[in-house]
Amino acid sequence: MMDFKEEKKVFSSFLKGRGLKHTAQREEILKAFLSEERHFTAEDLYLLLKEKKPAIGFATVYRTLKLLCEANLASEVYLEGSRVRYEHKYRHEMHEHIVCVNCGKTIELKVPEMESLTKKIEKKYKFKLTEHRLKLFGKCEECRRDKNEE
Amino acid sequence: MMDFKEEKKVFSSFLKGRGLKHTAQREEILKAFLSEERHFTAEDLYLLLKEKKPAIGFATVYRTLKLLCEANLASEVYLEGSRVRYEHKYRHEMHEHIVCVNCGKTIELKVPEMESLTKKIEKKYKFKLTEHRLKLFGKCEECRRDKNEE
DNA sequence: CTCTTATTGATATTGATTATCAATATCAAG
DNA sequence: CTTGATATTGATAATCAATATCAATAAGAG
Ligand SMILES: [Mn+2]
Ligand SMILES: [Mn+2]
Ligand SMILES: [Zn+2]
Ligand SMILES: [Zn+2]
Repeated sequence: MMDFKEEKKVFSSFLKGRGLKHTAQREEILKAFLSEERHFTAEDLYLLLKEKKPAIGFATVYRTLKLLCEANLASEVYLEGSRVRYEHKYRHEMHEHIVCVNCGKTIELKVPEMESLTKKIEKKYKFKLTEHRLKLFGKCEECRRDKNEE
Repeated sequence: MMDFKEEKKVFSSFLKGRGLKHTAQREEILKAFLSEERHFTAEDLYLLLKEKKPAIGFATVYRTLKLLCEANLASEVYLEGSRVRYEHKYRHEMHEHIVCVNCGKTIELKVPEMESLTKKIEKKYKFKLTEHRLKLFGKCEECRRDKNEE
């Protein structure tokens, strides 16, 4: 089990910088967040935390995930379904997602071409771009094999 | 004012093919949909239609927009905010969107490089891709000029 | 330790969309 | 043109995720 020293420090300074308090709940939520590698929802995290001794409120999970995003430790990600998911941001490289429309499997991928592409677009459309989201949909290898479809 | 003969025919055959009925409401909603060029929400369309004589129910607008999507006349688009928007699909080319994070302006853009890029990704990640969505965020020219920021 | 202020968590509320259902309209068949 | 089976409508209730409210509690500066 990792100790997440750096991330804890980032969060602490973030809280201090904003005049916010360091609480047991925030600590627990941060640890649970960092220990979970998937793209999970607030509810997923809430259910994980519920098993611990002092159950943490749902609202607090939502609130804290929002703080983690502001602290640049987490980012929201919109994949399947209608609920927001979260992923690690600190020390994680930019990436895109492919979602299998059949089994829901989501994989992360680097698309090095995106950088030059967004540069080109900036110039052509006179926008100063700050962010982009590329999401790809299709069928993964296994799902195609299983169904003998192509 | 255009007559949208082709689109009406597409919708008619779609309805017939599914054993659905041709109603005055569906006709009105189709016309309103086709006359509106922006990326609008179900509510936008509902408000437009409300001004007409027999006010059409909100639920019917939602239901019919869903049908228009299934008929390939419309497609859903997720831009600003939490509500789904709709755009024309029939006889409209594939395109991406840039959203100005300052003024909300949304522009459509062709990105010809996307095709070869997705082909490459297909091969590398062994997915059979069927769709992609690229959304870009930044500041438009006017907004940067106004604020003397860069 | 004390006091101000932030935080928590139960719960109510919101906002968007979908489901329900009785009344009504459509349309194929006669 | 009727008829009758079936689809549609629209008012409204329900759902779902997320946020706001608020009284009780905890943090932490001084
Ligand atoms: Mn990811
Ligand atoms: Mn568009
Ligand atoms: Zn799959
Ligand atoms: Zn702008």
